[in-house]
Amino acid sequence: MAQQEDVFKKLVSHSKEYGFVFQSSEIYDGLSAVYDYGQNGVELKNNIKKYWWDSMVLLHENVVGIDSAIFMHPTIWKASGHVDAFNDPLIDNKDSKKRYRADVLIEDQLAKYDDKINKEVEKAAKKFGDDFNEDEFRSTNKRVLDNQAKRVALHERFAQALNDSNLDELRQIIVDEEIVCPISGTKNWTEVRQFNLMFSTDMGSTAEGAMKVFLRPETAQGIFVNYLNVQKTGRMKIPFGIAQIGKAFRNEIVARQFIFRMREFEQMEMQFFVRPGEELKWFDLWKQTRLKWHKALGLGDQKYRFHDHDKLAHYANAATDIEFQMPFGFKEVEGIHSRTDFDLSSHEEYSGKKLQYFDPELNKSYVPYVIETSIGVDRMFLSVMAAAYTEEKLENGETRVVLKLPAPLAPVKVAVMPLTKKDGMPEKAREIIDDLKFDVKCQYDEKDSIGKRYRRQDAIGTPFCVTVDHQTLQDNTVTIRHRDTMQQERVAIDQLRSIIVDYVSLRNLLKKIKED
RNA sequence: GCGAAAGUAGCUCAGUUGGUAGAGCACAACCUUGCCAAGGUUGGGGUCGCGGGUUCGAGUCCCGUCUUUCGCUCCA
Repeated sequence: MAQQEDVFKKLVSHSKEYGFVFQSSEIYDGLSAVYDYGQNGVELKNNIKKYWWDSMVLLHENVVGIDSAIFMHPTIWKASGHVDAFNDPLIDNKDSKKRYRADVLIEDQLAKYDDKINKEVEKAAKKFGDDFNEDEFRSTNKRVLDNQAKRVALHERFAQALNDSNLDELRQIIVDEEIVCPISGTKNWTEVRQFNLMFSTDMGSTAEGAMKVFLRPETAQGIFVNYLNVQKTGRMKIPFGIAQIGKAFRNEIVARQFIFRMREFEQMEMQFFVRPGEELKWFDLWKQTRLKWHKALGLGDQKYRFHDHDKLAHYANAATDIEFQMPFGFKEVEGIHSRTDFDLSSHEEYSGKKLQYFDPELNKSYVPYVIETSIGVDRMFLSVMAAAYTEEKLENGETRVVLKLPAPLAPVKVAVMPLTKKDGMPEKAREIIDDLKFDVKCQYDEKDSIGKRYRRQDAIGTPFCVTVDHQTLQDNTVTIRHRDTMQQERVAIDQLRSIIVDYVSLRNLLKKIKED
């Protein structure tokens, strides 16, 4: 474990040192949980996005893309449930330093009353055997009635406090019910505080005319509110999907672990609209499809697992995560949710607009059910980097650091370098780049020894190094060196383009998804 | 947000009981060399995270603040 954390630290500094990820606003001491992508990071990130986008909209005739705005009508977030769900009343126990959701503590207390009642009933059932009349017992036993009355009173008080968003009252309930911290066993509580996870800003340039708008906490709602536009203008037939890549914002209480949890992050989401009743079939299908997408990268099949949710979000009737083995354990990279018709129905209600689909085969209208696949670009980036980062012991006893990135994702595809800086070798190398640069990202390097230059390319994961030497000037051949094996072969310059382009093409990954 | 630890050059770090900042690597130029992090010469780069206090004098002591790491909650 200590060793794994060590790897994580190295990964973070490697990311900075080689221009993948910088902390935001670093020269002003940084901004917490916000990061910038550097010259190599942005290439890798773009390649990941392209891989996802193509796998969705190229491989599926019935999936199309959109790009919706970050600003949306504020009522959308009421309809989606984010205004309620993203406002957690939190309370800390001063002794154990543990933080709890105040509403969850009270719900647990309600459950305790139920337990007490059930225990009484069980006890009595054992005692009286066949003569036991449960209904009668429940309506006459003093202890049961007592607890029942307390439970009902608490429930009412709790509901009222939630309805009024009365934080003081929530705390008072916890005090009155003598709820203790499960860890410390004490009643030493702080105030209840509200944490709003949505960022807001004002739209409209005058103070009095301004409307409070939120920066979207997920991209999904932009798809839901446009689903009918796309369906009608694209003549889409159910089942069909809408894909989107975009930024989302969450004011996390605790945002940490490098780019794993950021306040500004990017999502790749696809909402797939299906007939009611068929959602679980599609849920399973997308689960498998998405896992294939991950595995096609070849980062190691054993590094993935599903984590099915027991506790479902307010909108879901089935949910699973694809988890990836990060240096700090298995962590969620992608979520696949069966969102039912929650979102569309809710938008019907709040907007007053019909969001139904007329199904010609069934000859009826309905609100479609939705399967969502939602993946964090930054988390994906981190998993690729974590899996690719390798420290290798070489035969001569030295260590080389190499990023074994899947070639189609690598920021730079080929480095072209003259063996020496003279005899026309630099010019020849430039010529080669001038031909390749229309197809792939190239880098030229003539500084330092050739070995050092190879290592520099290893460190950013460049799959190929092409070296121009004396023989090149004679017969127009070059050596091409492979990153992972360090093997070199001599090839004709006019073959370079097809060798490299074939190897680094996204097509290789996309083909794998469609195999078997 | 709360608690704990940390912050000195791009990176890794040294800096004595307080006396005005160093090394290695990296970077730039030149010379030598030429297939897996070679050698030499020269050079650039730090108001020691930031702000305040104590002191004749603070990288060093005290307070505040920002950032990072770890734990608690939530999640892509």
